[in-house]
Amino acid sequence: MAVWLMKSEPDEFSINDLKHRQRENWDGVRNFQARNFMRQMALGDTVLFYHSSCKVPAIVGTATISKTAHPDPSCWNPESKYYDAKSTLEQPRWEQVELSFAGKLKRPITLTVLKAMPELEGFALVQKGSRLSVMPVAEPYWHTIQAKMLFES
DNA sequence: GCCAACGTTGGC
DNA sequence: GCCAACGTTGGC
Repeated sequence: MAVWLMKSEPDEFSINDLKHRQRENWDGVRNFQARNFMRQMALGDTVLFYHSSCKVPAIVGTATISKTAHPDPSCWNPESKYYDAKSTLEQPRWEQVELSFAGKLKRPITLTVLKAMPELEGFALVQKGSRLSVMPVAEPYWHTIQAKMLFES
């Protein structure tokens, strides 16, 4: 089972939104590297839910992959802010996965804390200039992060 | 295929 | 709100 990290701006879609809705299609990814990672996701994979572009950037919860990569319909919708004129029905270009809520952390693991952990050196999230919104979490990093996680009951 | 210009991300 | 870093686009 693989582990991934996905970023979301809490103003747009937060861990609480996912908790309330239980399932959500992760649409709007418009970066090829991020898309390619989504294509590698398998059913049941774990996702670390990360809040970005906010006061306290942090890992705030977990989800599981409940549907593997399939075309993201927002790329065909001219009304959508994610519309992509280069996407066609034959070649959608963009894909989404479906996430299912797994848990919310009692205490978010902040980016500041993550950066201070020497075991995470090399992890894309804490690397300077890294802007990837979807990234794999290699086993040793997952192990380290998992040890810090405490879930709400 | 190079690379300058532009747009976006996201921490601070 | 600033700006560094990065990705994408498009002219050549």
